[in-house]
Amino acid sequence: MCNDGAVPTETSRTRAMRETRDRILDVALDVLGENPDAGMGDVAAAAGVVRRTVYGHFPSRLDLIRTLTERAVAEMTAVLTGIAASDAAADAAWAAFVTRVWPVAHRYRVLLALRRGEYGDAIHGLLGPVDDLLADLVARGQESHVFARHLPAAALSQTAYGVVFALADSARSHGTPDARAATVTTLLMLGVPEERAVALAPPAGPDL
Amino acid sequence: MCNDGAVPTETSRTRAMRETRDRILDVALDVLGENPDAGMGDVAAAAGVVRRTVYGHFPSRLDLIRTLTERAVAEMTAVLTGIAASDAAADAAWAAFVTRVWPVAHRYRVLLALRRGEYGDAIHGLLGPVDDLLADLVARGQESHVFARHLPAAALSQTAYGVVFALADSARSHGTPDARAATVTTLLMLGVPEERAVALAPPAGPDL
DNA sequence: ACGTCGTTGCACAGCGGTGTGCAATGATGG
DNA sequence: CCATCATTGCACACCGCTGTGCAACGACGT
Repeated sequence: MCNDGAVPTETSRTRAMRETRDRILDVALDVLGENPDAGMGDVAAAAGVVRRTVYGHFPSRLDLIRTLTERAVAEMTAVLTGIAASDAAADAAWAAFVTRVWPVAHRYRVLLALRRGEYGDAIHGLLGPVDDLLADLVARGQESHVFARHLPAAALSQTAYGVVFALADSARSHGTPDARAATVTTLLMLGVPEERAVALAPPAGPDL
Repeated sequence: MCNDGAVPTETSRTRAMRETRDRILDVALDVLGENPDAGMGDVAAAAGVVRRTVYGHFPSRLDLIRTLTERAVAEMTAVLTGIAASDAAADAAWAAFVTRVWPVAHRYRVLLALRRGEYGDAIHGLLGPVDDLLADLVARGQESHVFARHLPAAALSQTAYGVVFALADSARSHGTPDARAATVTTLLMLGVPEERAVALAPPAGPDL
């Protein structure tokens, strides 16, 4: 009993357990990313543990997905709040957002598939705040006449958001698109003129 | 025995059978559109028929999906070949395509969800020709400097295609976007300047 | 009137995934 | 050295869906 602070005792046992838990989560992103219908057994096998162990950390499949989603929401909001706080123009802010979210979007692309079907409601609720932040950013751009108004901010932000994930996904299969292409494409559909879109996009962009 | 021509005898029995078959197909589009994981039982119930009857028309679930896909491919190619044949500019052709495909896309939006997961390969093969036609149209536009080149034609066409479906889907839930909005949005992301995109889009567009 | 045939309602077996229970194992901490 | 505990490797029941078999029923065609 030597735990004075709030640190919950990092013994070697606790650490090993946390590592297993994290490995399960990491590997679950990959496995479910390739096949959203993969079962707990597939995740366990990919993580090098037995199915029973996974249930030891996550009582139900929904718990696993929820934890994954919470992780994603945390990373997304971290990126978004940092950018929304800046007083840059909306198009520049969007470009920065896509660039910084590109690697993250690739990892969490599964959430877009998981959003429909079986866990839709649970995930949708957790992803709500992120959606709102995006809609606000786009709405700001529309009000300052930087973005076009051919669609309401909510629909436009969701569509552009979806395109980023779709491109990240196709990058995994065919390897062509990179962060720069995703930035240009989404800026274009937001109504930014091509010249400025190209100027705002990151120079070369590592494709993963 | 009074069947002289190639018409396969349209007795009242044959017609009734064809009607149930068509009703199953129609209703399957709706049911699977709302939940791609719906089972044969759900489809049967929605069609006012017993599960066993569905298996009478479609020996397996895959047969149902395949028939649905073949239907979709037929309608899509009908629209596409008619447009690709015209000598209009690529952006005008794309605008015409989106306008005419908009109602169809709404009905067959499920195919985009079904494409990943479980039946992906089977559907992907059938949808291949449509993909090629779209890629050709976009490539033509890129060569004539009507569309931007921020993405290869294959990726760009697929993304724009996906956006049409995504907008048709969100139209079902929120009711806001219409064919005009979809046309403008996709033209923008193809690199068409906003002014021309708006000019090419259909005037008012029925939102369903 | 009688046979055909689509439909029905039930039965069944099979499969795969979920979630749980429990004894055994082995490493860690006291 | 001993107790704890995460992990393991089975076991099991439960569920839902698929696909099939078969005996009715009933409408339609001849």
